[in-house]
Amino acid sequence: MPQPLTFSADPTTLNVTALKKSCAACSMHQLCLPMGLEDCDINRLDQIIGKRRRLERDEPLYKMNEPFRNLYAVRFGHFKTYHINAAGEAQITGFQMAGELLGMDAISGDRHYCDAVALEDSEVCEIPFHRLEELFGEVPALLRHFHRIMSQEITREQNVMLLLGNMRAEQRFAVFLINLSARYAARGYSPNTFQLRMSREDIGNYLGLTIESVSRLLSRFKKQGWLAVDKREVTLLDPGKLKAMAAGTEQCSPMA
Amino acid sequence: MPQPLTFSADPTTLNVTALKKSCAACSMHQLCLPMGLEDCDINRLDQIIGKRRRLERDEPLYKMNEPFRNLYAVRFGHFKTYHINAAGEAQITGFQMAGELLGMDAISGDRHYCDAVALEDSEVCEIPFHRLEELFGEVPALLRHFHRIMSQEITREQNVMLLLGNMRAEQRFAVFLINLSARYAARGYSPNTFQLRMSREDIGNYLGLTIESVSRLLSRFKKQGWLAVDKREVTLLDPGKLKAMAAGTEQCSPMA
DNA sequence: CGAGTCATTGATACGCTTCAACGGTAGTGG
DNA sequence: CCACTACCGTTGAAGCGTATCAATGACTCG
Repeated sequence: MPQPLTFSADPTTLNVTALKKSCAACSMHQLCLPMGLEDCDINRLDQIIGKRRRLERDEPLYKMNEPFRNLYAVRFGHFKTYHINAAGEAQITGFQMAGELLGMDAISGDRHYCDAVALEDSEVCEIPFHRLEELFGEVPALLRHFHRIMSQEITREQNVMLLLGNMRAEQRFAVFLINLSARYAARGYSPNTFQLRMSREDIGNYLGLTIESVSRLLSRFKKQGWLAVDKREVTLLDPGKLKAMAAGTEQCSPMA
Repeated sequence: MPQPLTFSADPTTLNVTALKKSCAACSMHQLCLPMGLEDCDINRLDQIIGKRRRLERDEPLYKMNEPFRNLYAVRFGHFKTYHINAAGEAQITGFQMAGELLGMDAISGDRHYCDAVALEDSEVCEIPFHRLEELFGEVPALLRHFHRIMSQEITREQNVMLLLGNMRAEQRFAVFLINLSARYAARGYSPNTFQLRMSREDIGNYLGLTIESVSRLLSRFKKQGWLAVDKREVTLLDPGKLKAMAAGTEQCSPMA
């Protein structure tokens, strides 16, 4: 874990402070928790943010039923969150990328409610929740934004319910691609070419499909000329058609 | 709409105050927003709670895209929330009963994100959100509980994702029944006999099934002797089997 | 190079939907 | 009180979409 320690002040607080850096300097601060805060409030947030934590591919960030202490903001990399049911099958509930917050489902039960795993080498900021709660009383703008983030998580999940509840496979997959595209665009990356950080199996699991179905859908969209695939790199060649399919206004011949 | 106005004080504030009563006196206060608050804090909450509002069956509480002003706590009755997609099809995202909070998905966008409709004659408390936010700074216990409620909504939706993503029809329906049963039990009602407040169509929509499938499942469970149905009244005759099926450890012969 | 993982493609099976007909119940008006 | 109607729910038959099973190919890593 090569952490560049530029200076070390008080050795007793080294663990907590050495790896800490400023939210203001973070490239994600426009999307993340400090969004819209005044500089002085960002500084106050900085003071409670815990250490940064690096994770390798497949390394768990937290596991279900672990006591809840921190929220985590993704600095770079990607994560997946999933539940394991009684039968040992997993259901992926989300994929998280830079600037997004993990762990909010743990607040209600004081324990993590799902597993979170890094999909590639990644880094997160630890946000001690009890300190964040203290800060809420002093920085109303932070509290308001936190509520928005939680609410956004609720609407995101409602969209997934929509997807799983009444979309057919091709529409689900189009929604998935368009959603990724929009999120990369919001982060300044190309909306039309990106790497899938997750396996086909993960995609299928998330979308309520099998890996074979995902593979067939990719082939079908390829044949339609809507996208190109090279391993995990996807290029959207006709985003309009994909958006139309995501919206449900376009259909695709079962086997063209 | 017969609103029982027992007394009228200041005509200018009649709308807001006439129907207001105390949270402490509400039978739902152990489940609802004031849960766990000290008496003095409940009083402060009382002071910001808006008027109570009665709704008839099928009357909308709010519609998608309406500006967001209030959260709503169900006092009695039942509601459903649903999205309408581009093709005009609905997807029900939840059924709410007494003590549950509606509208949290509207916080992030300042507009309601779905429609909410009464399933029967019902009553809600209006909770002006901006006043609630003001109170958060003064009553930390209230804020903490609010976060738990939002987090609980997130976990609830994750459970629905699980249900829609990798359960078969019979398991979905068992989960649905057991969930209703538990919620009625928590409210002091019989866990084994209750009225379905929603139509078969609503159930099917929520579970990602057709009305015919729901009807067939009811018949199947009836034949197995696991429950009895009379119109919308359901009696769970073998809750153990249903729980096992909900957990995925029990299967049911396709046509027994 | 071999083992293992991940992805693709084809053939078949099955669960649920769709389509259709019918029955029951509630509401309405004569 | 009984038609009449509309809506909701049930049941059966057929079709479709996706899962399952199976084989093969492509790439990665030791």
